Amino acid sequence: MVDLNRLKQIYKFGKELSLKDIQVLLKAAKNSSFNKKELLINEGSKRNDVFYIKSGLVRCFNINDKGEEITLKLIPEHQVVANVDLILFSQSSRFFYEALENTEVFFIDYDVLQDLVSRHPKLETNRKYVLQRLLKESMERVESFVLLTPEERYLRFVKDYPGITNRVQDKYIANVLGITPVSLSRIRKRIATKN
Amino acid sequence: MVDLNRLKQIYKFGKELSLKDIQVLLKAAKNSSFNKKELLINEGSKRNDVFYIKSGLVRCFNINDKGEEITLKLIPEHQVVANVDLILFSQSSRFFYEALENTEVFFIDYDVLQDLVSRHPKLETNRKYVLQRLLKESMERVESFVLLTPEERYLRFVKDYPGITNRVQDKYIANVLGITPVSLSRIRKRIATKN
DNA sequence: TTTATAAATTATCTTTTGTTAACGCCTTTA
DNA sequence: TAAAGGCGTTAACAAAAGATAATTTATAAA
Repeated sequence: MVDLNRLKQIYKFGKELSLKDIQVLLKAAKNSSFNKKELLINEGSKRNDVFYIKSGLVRCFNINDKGEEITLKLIPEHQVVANVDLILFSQSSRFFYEALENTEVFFIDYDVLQDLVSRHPKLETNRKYVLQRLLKESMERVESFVLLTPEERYLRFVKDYPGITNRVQDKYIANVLGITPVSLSRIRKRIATKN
Repeated sequence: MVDLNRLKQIYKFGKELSLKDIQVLLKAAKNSSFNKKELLINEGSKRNDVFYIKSGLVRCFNINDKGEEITLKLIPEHQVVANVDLILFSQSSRFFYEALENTEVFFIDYDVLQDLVSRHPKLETNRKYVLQRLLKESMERVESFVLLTPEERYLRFVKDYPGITNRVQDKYIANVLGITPVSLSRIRKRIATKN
């Protein structure tokens, strides 16, 4: 039923979890996979599931006034995808969550997860861990906008997400950095000519 | 000892807290005040206290390579100031936290708070509330950098922080928006001439 | 493999921002 | 009260970024 490989896969979720706690989680979680270009969560969705990405890559985007897709976030394997608008703000999703690669996930309904956590206190530690990781990531991104130039921001991004440039289109990365694809292209050239 | 006024003051901390829970918090918390320009937390500090701002205003800043102060965040009354580097990342503070106005606070050691929370489950709800509010604020700031122009970002800022322009120097606001004070001045002029 | 489509680069031009410095205004300090 | 310092605005110039379109390169479809 629950083999060791799956346990190892989920293990990066939180380091303090015992095998028993992981089994409790896994028992309640469902497996699923999304093909490239498939949506995990649609705009306007009230889908309440929390996804753990076993493998693959998801992008979070919305569509602006001009009808352009703007990518806000790239979420690779071993991270969590959730409808934050619903879970944190009690509103339907303002964003699309799309698989950029074939993506394998565990998922579990947030209310079920809440209940699980309340009955298994050890899971609370893990919940805190996930929340804190989200907070850390978000705060560091704010810092990068305030303290760094776009060029420095790009260099930090490729350092923080090694190999991401080979997996994701530049235009998505440009969006995440808050600049245009054309500008990113120029920045890359500037960096290249420095060396 | 604990009068109603103080309870009302702290009440905005979390809406689900009962009077009893608040009293538990207040009993463990200490009162303090900081004069304008005084530091709540110094760079390099391992101070472990969580401050609740009863009244006043705090700015979080650091000093860049060129020796310039860069303001990352402004924190007004009814919000929480804490050494996030220590609490979330177990490192000494990379930032200064300075009172911009005479500032009244409650504060409580984070470890003591942790212990309190573990012994008073209702407080856990509040803890979650504070964390989620930090996360929401941080994520919305990221969004504003990705989706908005500096001008739009400024307009949203003054909307989200009503009256802030009368309390804080423009150069701090410029930093928070990720632009220079000169650029902010031009943006303000541009907005003014539109109307 | 060829064709069609999309993405990245490059070019051109416009707009905005950064940088530095000067000026006037206001507040603080001596 | 006078002097000093800081702040916001403005100006002038340089650098970077946005917008748009053309070109090349890469990818996907037929």
